[in-house]
Amino acid sequence: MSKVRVRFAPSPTGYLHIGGARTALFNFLFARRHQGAFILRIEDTDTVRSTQKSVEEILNAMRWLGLSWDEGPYYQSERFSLYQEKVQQLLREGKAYRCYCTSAELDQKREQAMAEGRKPKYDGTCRQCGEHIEGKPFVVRFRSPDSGATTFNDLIKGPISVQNDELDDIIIQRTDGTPTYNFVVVVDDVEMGITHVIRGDDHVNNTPRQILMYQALGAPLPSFAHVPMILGADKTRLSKRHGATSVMSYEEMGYLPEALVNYLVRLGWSCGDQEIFSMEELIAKFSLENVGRSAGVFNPEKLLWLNSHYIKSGDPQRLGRLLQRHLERMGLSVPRPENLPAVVALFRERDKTLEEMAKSAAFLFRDKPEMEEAAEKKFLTEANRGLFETIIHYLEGCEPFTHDAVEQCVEKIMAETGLKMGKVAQPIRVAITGGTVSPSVFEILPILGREETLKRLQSALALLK
RNA sequence: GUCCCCAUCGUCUAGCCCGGCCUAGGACACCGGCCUUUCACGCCGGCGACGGGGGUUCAAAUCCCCCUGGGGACGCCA
Repeated sequence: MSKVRVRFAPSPTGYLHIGGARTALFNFLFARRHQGAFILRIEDTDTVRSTQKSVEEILNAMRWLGLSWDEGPYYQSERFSLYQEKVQQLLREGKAYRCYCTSAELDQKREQAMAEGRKPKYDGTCRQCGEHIEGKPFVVRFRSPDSGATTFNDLIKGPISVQNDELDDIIIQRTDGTPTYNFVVVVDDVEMGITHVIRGDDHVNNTPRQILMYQALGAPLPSFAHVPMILGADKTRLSKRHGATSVMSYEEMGYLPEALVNYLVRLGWSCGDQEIFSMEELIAKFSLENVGRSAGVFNPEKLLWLNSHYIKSGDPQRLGRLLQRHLERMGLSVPRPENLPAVVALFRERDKTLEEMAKSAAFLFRDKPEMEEAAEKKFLTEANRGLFETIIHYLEGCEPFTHDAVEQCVEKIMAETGLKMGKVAQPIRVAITGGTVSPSVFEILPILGREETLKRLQSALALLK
């Protein structure tokens, strides 16, 4: 059996989005699963809309997700001579022809056909006129058969068949001499020895005409696998209207790449009842047979759940480094990064994203807590003055300043004041964090240190009303 | 409009290919309880689906047909 070769072929007209990422992921997993090659090809034949910046962004997102490629990136814009050669070949063999219709004429015909309820397909005006009109601009069209049917067996959807008379004589070379997508994709897939074309559902309709071109080129057919679309909550194609669609925006929002990968792979693929997969497991278990046939709705809640799972179970050292980035993006400095794993340990059970964690932990990195008005009003009251003085008194003598020692201290305060835990802990929490929500005070006080703790309690004393 | 594809809880899905084990399983979300120094986590329980109609069969979520619904494609974009 020949070696599996698959490719991901994004067009660099924007960032890598969720749908593209899943297609890339499926290709990657399929390649790894079969010890094949994963090839990256940049489809930039549209020289007007393609940008190098988009290429960089896409590569970055791929790296972030851990989708490493074995070959490329190849740029189609650097292969124009190859395509032109192939166009000439088809022209010579009569499998393609020059078309002198202008785009204005075509637009008009298309519109009219639609209005009359006909399929808006090219009417074949230039099909027969074989002569070369000197000086007049032309496009090159692929001559597709007007009878018979083209059938292929999609690895995901099963047999798909289209009548050839449904197929247009599509343009394969523009007036300016540049080739178009449906042609270059075939030339390159042939040239690069692609064995399996795994791509989005939206290409199903292109497949029959591409098959015709494989045949015209005398090339063997690859297998095709069309993965279903990803929809938004309203069941229309996922777009910005449904929220963030850029892969890297999830990084910014504090998501872990393994969470996105895990989410994306389960959107459309399954392995019994299993929900959590490491990349290694995915490589071992992924198969196209278990990819579903119907479109799926992107569910941010489930992604969030997976993210919280990976935050809870991830390596604190690594999470600490990532947390640092988010803290710094908030404008906070981290003087002692070596404490970050301990900070992660404090918050990993309660925060679902690194962004949330950075916000929750921010009080540790500020000079003084940002007071929430409601919390201040409720707990920093004149009536609590005595309590705060007692707290300060005991904490000053708390030695060492550890979880257990602080806990013992608080117990003494409870005994002396006759207050319950909640009545003692909440005022401390507000004074220290500025809010009513945080990890255990026994945990946060030692992290903050005695000096800073007392400083904040003293400041609170000054705020009592 | 034409063509292609799809159809199990609100959502992702298992089961469907090789009909009976399905009074349809899991997960997210939601609701209730427990735990508790706040908020979470966690644990326990609950709600909740085979789109409709015809067949085939002793038996259909599973096979066939129609309808309906949804998505996609119809570019000198990819």
